[in-house]
Amino acid sequence: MSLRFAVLSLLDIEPGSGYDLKRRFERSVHHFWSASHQQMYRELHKLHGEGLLDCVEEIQDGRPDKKVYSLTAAGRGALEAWVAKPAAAQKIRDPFLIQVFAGHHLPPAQMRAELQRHLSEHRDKLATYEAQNARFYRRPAEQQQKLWISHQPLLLGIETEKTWIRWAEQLLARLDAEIADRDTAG
Amino acid sequence: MSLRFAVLSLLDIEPGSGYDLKRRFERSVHHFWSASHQQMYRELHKLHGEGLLDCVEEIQDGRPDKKVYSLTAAGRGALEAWVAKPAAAQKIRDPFLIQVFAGHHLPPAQMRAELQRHLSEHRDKLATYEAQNARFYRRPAEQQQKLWISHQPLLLGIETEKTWIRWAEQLLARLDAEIADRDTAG
DNA sequence: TTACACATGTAAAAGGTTACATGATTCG
DNA sequence: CGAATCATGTAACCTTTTACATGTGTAA
Repeated sequence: MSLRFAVLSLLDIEPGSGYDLKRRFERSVHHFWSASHQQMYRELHKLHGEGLLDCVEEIQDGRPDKKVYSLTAAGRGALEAWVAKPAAAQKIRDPFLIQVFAGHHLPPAQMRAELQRHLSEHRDKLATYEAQNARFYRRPAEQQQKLWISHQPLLLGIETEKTWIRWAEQLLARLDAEIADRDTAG
Repeated sequence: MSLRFAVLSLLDIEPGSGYDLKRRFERSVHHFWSASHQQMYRELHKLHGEGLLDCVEEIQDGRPDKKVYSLTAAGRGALEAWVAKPAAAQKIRDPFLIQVFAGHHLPPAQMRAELQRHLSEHRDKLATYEAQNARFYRRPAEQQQKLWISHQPLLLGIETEKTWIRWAEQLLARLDAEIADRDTAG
């Protein structure tokens, strides 16, 4: 149910094709929603079928033609109605944390390596989000004012990544102590 | 794929029925995984069918009988093999943040009410996690030492909730300023 | 006597992932 | 010459949610 409103929200800001949308998901809303291109295309067809989107075929040269979708009045209505309704809480499902939970089955050195890998991914993520944030603050003041609330999820994304990184760094230190202990004991 | 290993991890600590498992998910791993009872029963049947779980019917009086599942040697092997493999990164999908992202469609006062509702849910969650954390530190020292790594996801859960609450409080303050501005201007 | 906790399931629908399929252009 | 980007799609599969279904014991 939520995917369609993520799509409508993005097309409400600016019309685009399935391909555009997929990239915009990755670039701008990836910290709170993700979807594959197949999901986009399916959702766009459905929304178009229900009269919530208009579709204009745009001929490009040097590139494949694309279908540019934009909200109809009904689409805007549906989005506004949805925004006013209470949203469900996030459901967290993190495979890596299951792994940590069952971590006693793994030698500390191997656990450490896995953690290190995830840590560097999270650092990359944080850097991406901070670049996005910087881009926002380079926009004209009136745009910043107009879009301030849309910008809030990114701020949460940044803080969440920082929290993750702090947690992982502490865990890493503890694993190192564990490994050192083993070496001394063995 | 991950649900089955969450189930195996829990049954590895202590055998139990589908019903038990559902409650243990809610009580002990809810900060990184959730599943309904239907998912449990289906997964238990599958795991049993694949020879990864043993099943013993336990007759109870005053209560319906229950099927108690425990890991077989193959089950333990599968869990160990899985733990050693790299885990996929978490995919975040938070409906409320879509709502915030499209928040300009909503009057600030209404946005504020929604945020307040989510905020109090997150405060409850944090209280639950902190109670769980306190319970952990009341266990005997040897158990704390043995289970320390399984306890780490909870620490992340606590920090993540605190981060969320801080973010929401700042947003709340900003919305209040916005509402005050409107009142003064109107 | 009503509601909640215990206990286990089936079935259908919705949502999401993975693999396959095509074909042009651009960059190294 | 090979890889990446642009652009759209089908099909099969897996996972998750929601609704339905049943029945006992206990506490307010």
